[in-house]
Amino acid sequence: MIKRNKIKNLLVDSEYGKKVTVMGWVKTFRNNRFVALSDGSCMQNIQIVLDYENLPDALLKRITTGCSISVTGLLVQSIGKGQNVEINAENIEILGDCDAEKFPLQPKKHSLEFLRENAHLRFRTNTFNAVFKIRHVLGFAVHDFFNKRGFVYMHTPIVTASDAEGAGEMFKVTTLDFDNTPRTDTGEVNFKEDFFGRAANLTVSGQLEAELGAMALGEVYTFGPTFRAENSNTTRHLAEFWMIEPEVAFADLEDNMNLAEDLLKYVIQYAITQCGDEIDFLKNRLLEEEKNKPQAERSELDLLQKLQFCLDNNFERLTYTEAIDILKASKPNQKKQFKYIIDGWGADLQSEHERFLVEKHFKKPVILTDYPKEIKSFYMRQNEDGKTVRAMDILFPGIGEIIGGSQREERLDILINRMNEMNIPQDELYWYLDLRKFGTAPHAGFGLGFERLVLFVTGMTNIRDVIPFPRFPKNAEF
RNA sequence: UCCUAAGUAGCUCAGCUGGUUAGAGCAUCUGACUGUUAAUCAGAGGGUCCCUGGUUCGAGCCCAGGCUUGGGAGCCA
Repeated sequence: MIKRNKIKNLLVDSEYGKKVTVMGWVKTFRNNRFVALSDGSCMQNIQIVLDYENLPDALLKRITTGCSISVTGLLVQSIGKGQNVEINAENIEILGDCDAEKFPLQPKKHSLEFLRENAHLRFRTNTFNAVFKIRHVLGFAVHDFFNKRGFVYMHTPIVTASDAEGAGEMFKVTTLDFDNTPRTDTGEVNFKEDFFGRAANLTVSGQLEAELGAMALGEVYTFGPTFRAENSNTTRHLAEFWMIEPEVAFADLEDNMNLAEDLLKYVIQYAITQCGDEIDFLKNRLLEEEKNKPQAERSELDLLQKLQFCLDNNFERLTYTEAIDILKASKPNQKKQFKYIIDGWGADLQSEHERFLVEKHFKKPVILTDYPKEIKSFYMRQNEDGKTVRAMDILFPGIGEIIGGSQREERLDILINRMNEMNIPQDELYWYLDLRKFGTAPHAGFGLGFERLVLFVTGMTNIRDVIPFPRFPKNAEF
């Protein structure tokens, strides 16, 4: 194929008069003369100018919104307003026709719901071009951050046999014939005859395996798909999502918080630097959308200001107990405006409480630590008070919990006690306990929901719009 | 899973108290125009009113059940 010029480069090229070739998809075709062409290399289109009087009608008719073309012509300074350069076409080839009557996308604004139903085509829109470019850059920044710090990227298994992590409902993995399932003498499904010789699931977390890596390599992280079979229907849950889970040996909760805050700030800064156009586009999109809202509901900061604010301020760090005191004394609690009134210590915080702390009280990201052990996982390190564990949740405005983590319990006897109390079977996790028998050490880690990060940075509001092909209850299309 | 709102043309939506042949803008098609920026002007075509029952002389509209979607909650990252 002929070498093509990328539109991104041509738009800033001032070598007028040179012959160039571009290939892309037609966004609009105006006036029988002007084609707005996109090749995905940037958000902007390049304008192609056709000498329509000397082109066959049959060819012009085939230039429709969505079709793909190859154009060779001269790069020139534009006569019209709105763009600096354009291409005077000398030769046009239709690479792929696009029936205008059937193509769902029109040169107009579409609802996100409609585009979600057409997820195979939504990449063609400006909004999703921006979202998925930012997603890419954030993913790259995560690797860059950890690599610079000497972390080892560890691939933890996607298929796991341990059902003991308690992180949520799991998807079963099996090759058994549903119409003829092998049974044991007592009538239960006999997984001994299944592919792995035991019941297997898709992973809900790579943490336990990452701990194994950290206790030898020192600092590791995972970045992979994670599956939760919960019937959750919200704007911040997916059945299949990507999670980043660093695990660090010889680290306590303080180190863990520092690492998490550094990571978030690094990748947000990276996105601002690398995706200025994309963030700018999404910022304006949000401003446009907010014009329809009453003044009181509009954001105080635009998208870029919000991200910058996050970089410029330290995250507010406080304990669960301190948060409860603030909430107890808060106006919405006193006036009974909360759906769940805070009247004592020990209850889990509801979304409305987290939102109050982040969006009303502190007005910045918050790290809550030292939760009651009853509402947290078995592997979190117990404090001396016997009541709380060294957990941390990082709460972001509009997102809620973006990171959940803890210092891990490295003391074998205390860990076993806790597992007994919570009915966690020890035999299945013998390998996890072995870590505490053979050279145990303090260590800590956390899980960062990648899509929630992308939500925050793009300013999108539904998590289904920041992953190319969302998986959620009743939907596995594409 | 719970609460709540919605489902009408390709898209976004209107449709009165239940009453003739279900409308608009955009898109599409045809023609005109041709340096446009979501081009403009004129005309045309386009409907399983989400599905299944029910009430009624008559249902897009009322009732019951179901499906799907949006928003909120729970669960969580």
